[in-house]
Amino acid sequence: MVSERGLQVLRAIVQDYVDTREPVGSKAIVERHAFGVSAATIRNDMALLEDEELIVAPHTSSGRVPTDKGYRVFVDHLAELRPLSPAQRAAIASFLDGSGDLDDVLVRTVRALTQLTGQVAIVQYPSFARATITHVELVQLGGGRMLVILVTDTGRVSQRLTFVGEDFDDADLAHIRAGLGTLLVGRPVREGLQRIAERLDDPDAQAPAHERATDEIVRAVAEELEEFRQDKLVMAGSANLARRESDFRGSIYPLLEAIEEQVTLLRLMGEMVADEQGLAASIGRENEAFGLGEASVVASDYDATGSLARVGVLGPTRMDYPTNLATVRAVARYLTRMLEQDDSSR
Amino acid sequence: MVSERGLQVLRAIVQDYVDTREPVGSKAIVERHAFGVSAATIRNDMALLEDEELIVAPHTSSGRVPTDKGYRVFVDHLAELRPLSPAQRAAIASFLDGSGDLDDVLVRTVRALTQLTGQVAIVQYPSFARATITHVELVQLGGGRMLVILVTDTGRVSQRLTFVGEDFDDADLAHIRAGLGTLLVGRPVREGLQRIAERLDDPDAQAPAHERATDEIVRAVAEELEEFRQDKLVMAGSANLARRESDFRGSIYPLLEAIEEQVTLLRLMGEMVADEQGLAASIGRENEAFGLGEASVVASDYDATGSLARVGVLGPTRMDYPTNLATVRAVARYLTRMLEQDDSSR
DNA sequence: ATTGGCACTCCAGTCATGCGAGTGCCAGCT
DNA sequence: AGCTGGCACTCGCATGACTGGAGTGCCAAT
Repeated sequence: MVSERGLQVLRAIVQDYVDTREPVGSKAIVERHAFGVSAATIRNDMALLEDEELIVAPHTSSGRVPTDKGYRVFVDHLAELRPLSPAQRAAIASFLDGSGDLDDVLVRTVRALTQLTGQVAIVQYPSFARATITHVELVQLGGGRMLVILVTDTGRVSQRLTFVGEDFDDADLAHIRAGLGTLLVGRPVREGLQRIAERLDDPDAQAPAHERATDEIVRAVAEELEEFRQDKLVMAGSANLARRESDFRGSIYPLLEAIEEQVTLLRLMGEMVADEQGLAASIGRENEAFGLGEASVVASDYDATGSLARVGVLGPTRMDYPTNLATVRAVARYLTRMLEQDDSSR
Repeated sequence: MVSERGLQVLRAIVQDYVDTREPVGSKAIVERHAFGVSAATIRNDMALLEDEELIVAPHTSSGRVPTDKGYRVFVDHLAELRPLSPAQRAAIASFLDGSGDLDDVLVRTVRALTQLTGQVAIVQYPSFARATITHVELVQLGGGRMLVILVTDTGRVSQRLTFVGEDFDDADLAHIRAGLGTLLVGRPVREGLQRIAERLDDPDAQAPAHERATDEIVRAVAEELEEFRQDKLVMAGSANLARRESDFRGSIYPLLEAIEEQVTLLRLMGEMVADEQGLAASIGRENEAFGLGEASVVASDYDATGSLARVGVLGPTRMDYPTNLATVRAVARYLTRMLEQDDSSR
């Protein structure tokens, strides 16, 4: 069984190893931390920690390095979030204040996070599946081209250009628009998709006069809604992986690929389990299923007007968890406040 | 003076070095290429090539490696574009066929290019500065929110949400819309920006009733046009840099940073000088001013309905220029055809 | 339970050595 | 004049032996 002091030794090892990136020995610990016991005592504790597979010695006779399990215990039981300095808080504010629409806010958020942590920053779009459609707008561009515009209550605006093959007169257009409006406005995206599907399947619903053209419009709306349903990520700071390359045993290729693919990271972010504070960490081998066995993700929930999403950082397993957890939480809170405020002012 | 055969030796060295990534010696050349002379003769030629600084020996007694200048001569005078295989042509077609709007076409283009070349693929958006504005649309979302939509003849649609503080009745809205229409429709983006600026400076032009609100709309239009003026890039395949990392002497950090920044690559792509075929290459140290002294860019012009832009790949100086040049050219031609066809069908 | 001491292990750096690839140069040949 | 074979020479690189140092595990003593 690992004693209380043993856990403190684990903490010291994690801290020093993250700091120095060198395996840490018993002597170094008594020098850097005031344990009040001798190196031999620390060695006994370390032997126990090694039995529990919380630390490991790379070579028979070298200092110890935390295992992934060791990091997990550290994060869950030993890490005290390091509060941000006033300068750091000011930095978040100056990055985010004065931003415009949702896209802009999220881009600024990842920039701030990557700047503060020196890691890759990731933010999930708020899930639009639960968002409500507030506007459907059709704009004719002439030559049979039609612009379909959807707006949700979360402030997302999306437009799609489609070729319907004919130009409508104002009355017909108003009629189609009204039809789509009753079908969709006030409905959540998910329900809207369902209704659209029914509409496409039901032969009676077709207005025979413009059958092909309206079908084309409905299809464009469906595609657009489908895109809403898919979650999206915004990222920044992938170059930081190259700076920290030596922290990854293998190549950073799979990491860059995951960043480019997005879908892997989306699943990973989605599956992480948050604690009661909304914070979550996924460490090293826990990510092996995603091909990211040498990386860690630290994330925090944030609240976009009722729809929960996550913001976090991706970096090497050997990262500064206390700082990153605190920074991610601070940014998430600021982001939540921004989005609330944004919403009430408009 | 370098003889004709000397140049062929240079070509052999470039080819073999790109192939094997090992310095190539005189013996290897006579073995792999049918020069019909002995190794000693090749050695004499190599000594001349070294005098001209076209090749260099990493160590006193090792094979030779092309210098950046050597690559330049190779690309300008010695490289014969390697024609694409039917399978490769089919791959381009299957990537690009069935694509939708401009964004979609460009995304598919970079995917195809990165797939075919294994490098980072880059495509410039067609310059919208010369594009003509065909539609200005205003959509009220209620709560004082207004959606401003601009459409150009190149098929780009852009929308922006702005808070105007009040809701207009239909007549007022139509009036404002008509005013913007006469100001902008049929004008190139550049000219539109100018007219907007004049409009904002001219105190007489303000409709006093809705002064603040219309100003807000005009300002949103101006911001949107400004964004049009800025060129943009679409990229894919940045993970490939990690795969080819050993080809870069230093870190790939500056490269990833340039990819994230975009602005550096935009300038670089813009400043490259194309030959009469629309092909351009910028090699190694020629890119030093951009912080990319160990990378090369190969690009080809393509024609987006009259507005010229570029598509290309970024990779290590030691890249397969004949293949990449040919692939970039093929993709550029296909892209040009797609955009033409697209335009006429709509 | 903690400690000092001690033997042991293993990494990392240094040096000497040998091998092989490749060059430069020269004398001779066509 | 150009090409060739031959030969001495230079390095890079891999190998192996040796050493110093850091760190451990264990044990007897406190």
